[in-house]
Amino acid sequence: MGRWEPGAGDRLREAALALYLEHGFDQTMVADIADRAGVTARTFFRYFADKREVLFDRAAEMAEKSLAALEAAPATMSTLEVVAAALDAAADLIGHDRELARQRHAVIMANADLRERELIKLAHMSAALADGLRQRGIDDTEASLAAEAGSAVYRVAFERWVDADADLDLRDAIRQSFDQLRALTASP
Amino acid sequence: MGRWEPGAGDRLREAALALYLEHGFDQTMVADIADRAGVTARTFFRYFADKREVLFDRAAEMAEKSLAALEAAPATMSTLEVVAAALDAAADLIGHDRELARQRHAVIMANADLRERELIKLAHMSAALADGLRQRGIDDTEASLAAEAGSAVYRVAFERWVDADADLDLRDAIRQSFDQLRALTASP
DNA sequence: AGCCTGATGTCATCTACTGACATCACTCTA
DNA sequence: TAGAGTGATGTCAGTAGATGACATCAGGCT
Repeated sequence: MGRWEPGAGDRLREAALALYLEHGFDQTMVADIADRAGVTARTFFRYFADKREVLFDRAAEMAEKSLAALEAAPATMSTLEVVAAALDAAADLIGHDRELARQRHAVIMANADLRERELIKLAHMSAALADGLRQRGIDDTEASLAAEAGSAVYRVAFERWVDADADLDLRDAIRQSFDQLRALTASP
Repeated sequence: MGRWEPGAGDRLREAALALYLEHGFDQTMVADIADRAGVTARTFFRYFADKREVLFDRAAEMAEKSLAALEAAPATMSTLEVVAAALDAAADLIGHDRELARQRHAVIMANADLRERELIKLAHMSAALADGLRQRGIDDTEASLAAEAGSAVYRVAFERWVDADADLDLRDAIRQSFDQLRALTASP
């Protein structure tokens, strides 16, 4: 056994979510989170770049997984199908625990600064997917548009999924939103 | 003549952009901006909610104008045409001064916090447009998707416009991106 | 002349965040 | 096995963004 309990990062993540849920993001101080996790505020900032990032550092993993899925997609797929495959991979990561997703989403939606951070994470993923598409030889603007459209589809689908009363599969929600986008853009 | 020079807000906006350009956002302190504008830092925060907002408070105007255009669009237009009309109105506001747009864009792209703020402003506009579409009786998810797709089109078109070597009309760039999105979603 | 108002300044304070340095259980090596 | 090295953490001091409370004062109103 080490000098300190291991897993400080996880403890900080859990403590932060709980406190943000209970008292709100603004009312929670970094020192509170650190106390609850049994470390000091200085340690918090060694694990997370800022007070918001504690809710988002797992997003990098999601971006990697979906990029990997994009790169693994067969060359015969259309651009949009490739993007859909990438989003499916992302959905697999979070689609299993809707309660956690709901809590996290509630916290984020309740605070403008957190919404900002969420948006830039999605934008980052979108940019990564666009790069991946370009690697496949897809035209520059088309790659950006496809990735951005995919990001929009994901946002809308996620919102619908997390707010849904009944059970709904995130992948299904994404697929439905894709179809709806196709229908939308089909009529001039 | 009053006790103070009028137009403190405009002076602060100009001073901030100039200093952010010259030294970068992080290296610029609010006190510097205030000094240059001939006021104190406290006054800065009376005009702008935070250090970033000084670059973005005009965005509300853009959202209003484009929403107005959306509401004024004839009922015969398709959903996507309505969104395109709204974006045209937004483009009219900033499409005339590409040099200013370029400077502002350079400053924003150089800093992650500013990119975040930009994204939430666009998200706000997108949400407003989606609401406007719902008022027209358009289905909930379809409204969100159309607005998000429009936002994506705008982002991509703006980027292309602001980086373009030759003269390019922002409205044209938007229209081209819309066409490209249609082509993209036409193939399954 | 005296009062009111609104924009600004001044001051105190909080809190996020950072750099520099100290500490100490654990590990590796001579 | 003693001693050096390592890495995660604590401690402390400091910067800067942001906010509340109160003071100031030119210009307008009565």
